[in-house]
Amino acid sequence: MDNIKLAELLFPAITKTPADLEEIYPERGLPEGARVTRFAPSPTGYLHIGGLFGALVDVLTAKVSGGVSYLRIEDTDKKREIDDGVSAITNGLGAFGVEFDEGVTGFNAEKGNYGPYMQSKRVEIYQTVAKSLVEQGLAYPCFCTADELTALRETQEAEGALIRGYFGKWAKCRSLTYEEIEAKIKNGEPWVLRFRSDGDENKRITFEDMIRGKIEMPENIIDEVLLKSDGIPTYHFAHVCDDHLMRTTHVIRGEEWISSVPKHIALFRACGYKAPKFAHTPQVMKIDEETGDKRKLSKRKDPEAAVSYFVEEGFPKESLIEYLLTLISSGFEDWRRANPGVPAMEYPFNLKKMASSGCLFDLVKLNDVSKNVISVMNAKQVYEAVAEWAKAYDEEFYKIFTADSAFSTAAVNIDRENPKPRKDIAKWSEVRDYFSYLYKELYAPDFTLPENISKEDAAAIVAEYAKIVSLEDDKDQWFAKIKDMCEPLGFTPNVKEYKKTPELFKGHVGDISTVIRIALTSRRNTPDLYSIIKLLGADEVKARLADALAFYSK
RNA sequence: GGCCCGGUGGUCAAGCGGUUAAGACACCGCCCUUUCACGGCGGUAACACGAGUUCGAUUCUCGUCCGGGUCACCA
Repeated sequence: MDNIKLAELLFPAITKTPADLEEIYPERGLPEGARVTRFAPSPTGYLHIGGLFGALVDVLTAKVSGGVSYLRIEDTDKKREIDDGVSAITNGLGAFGVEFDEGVTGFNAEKGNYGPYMQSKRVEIYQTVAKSLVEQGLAYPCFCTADELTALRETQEAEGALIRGYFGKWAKCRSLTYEEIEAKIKNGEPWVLRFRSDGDENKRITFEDMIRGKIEMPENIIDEVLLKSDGIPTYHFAHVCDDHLMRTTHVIRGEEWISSVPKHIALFRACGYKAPKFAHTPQVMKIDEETGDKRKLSKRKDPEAAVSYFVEEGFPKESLIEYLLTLISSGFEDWRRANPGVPAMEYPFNLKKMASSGCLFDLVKLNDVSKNVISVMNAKQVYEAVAEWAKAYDEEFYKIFTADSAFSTAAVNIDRENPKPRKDIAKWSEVRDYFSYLYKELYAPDFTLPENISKEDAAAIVAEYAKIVSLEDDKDQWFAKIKDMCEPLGFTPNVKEYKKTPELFKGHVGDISTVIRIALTSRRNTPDLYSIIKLLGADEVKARLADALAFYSK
């Protein structure tokens, strides 16, 4: 068989050689130790949590080493691709502030010298390498149809073959003559290009995974498809060409790829490329509500797997990043405690400190992380973030909230900007309910009392308070007046005293405050009442007290 | 089924042959306190199982079990 002639028959349009590619994409000349990483999703849907997780690891790994991270789009499967897939990825990444040094930046946009970064635009590159492989006898065309392949699989299954796939005696197109191939091509039969594996099923191959350590597996013996019948490469072949030509030093990807590493190593060798280092990250899982089993997060079944879910719920972007970092690296929480306020992306990440077992995504923990993130924001930041979120996801609340920005900023500032800020809010969508009593459009009076307080006492408390309330008081005066109300009404201002001898009193100052709080806000629990009264203003305070009094007097 | 990865409290996890087996979230209790939150203190709760190796195994080896992944002209 004349391989040169065959290569020419298969790829008549290809004129470049692998050597040309080496020139076009030279080594990067980065300092020793600098790592080049890539995030390489396919545009098949929204960006999901596992994707963000991986992207973070890529960016951090490059950053810590003074290297380069880039975004490559693996759009080699036109069947699964969706229209705005690329935007979904870049927007999703952008929403959380994850930025790559080079690669695709948006729809039809990219930066960097190793592009194009969309695999669909690199077909000539793959075919150049493929042609060279054919010339060396390392690849051959295969004309087997889908039906034939299915039949082959079924036969292997029926025979209980331990190794299944297109190889050895099963690979009937391996031994086609030039004349046969030429005839089939002239006849218009579609073909794929297969790798001619020289693997030995009895040999084993080992490689060092950056996260898991040494992994040993049987050598690849499968004649894997390199180019599909439309001339577009499979993942495996594109991965090998791109990561070599883009000079990736560390391939970081999900653990579902571990089992194809032998295949990849064989391909790197066949192409004459040095294989990069591999790091296979654990997967993000969840508990399936129906079965109770732990399983990989799925795009289809788990709406919260979509990164957009967190945007819609109004989690600050820092919250998700911080939470993901606690999953990604066990040392992160300690580092965060020691370095409050430092941007998360400056965390000295280390691949070796990554756990290797799959982890469950924990919304409860995310909430806690987010509360901490929000608690250290100042009032202005919170106001702006809430406004921005509401504008997109709750137009009605947006109007209410932004009608008086000074008022809302003050509201949001209650018990904030101090050393022990409240931690009530985990996401912006909670703000509407959290502050509903402050806005007349949202306020729904409900004067229901706790069981230990009678309607009559409540009426007396509200009536008395209405007499003495003054917005001119400072906080101490204000509360002193409330304490003074206690004894005439049969309550005690001294909580300890009450606990010692509860039978002597109707209740304590806390009960008085509770009644006032309910009368004013229809809530049993609120942040600092004094601040709320100041915000409400004298007229509103009086009106609400009157309403409550009327209710209790009935 | 073959091959591969993984298995420390409910969750995320330190741990690298000798520890009272860290810490965080969640939960419970107490303190602080006008409510709630914050904060402080304390508590419940874990090395999947069985063999080895060893003076000694959570740590090393093997087996079992369980969970996950992969066996496409999908990535």
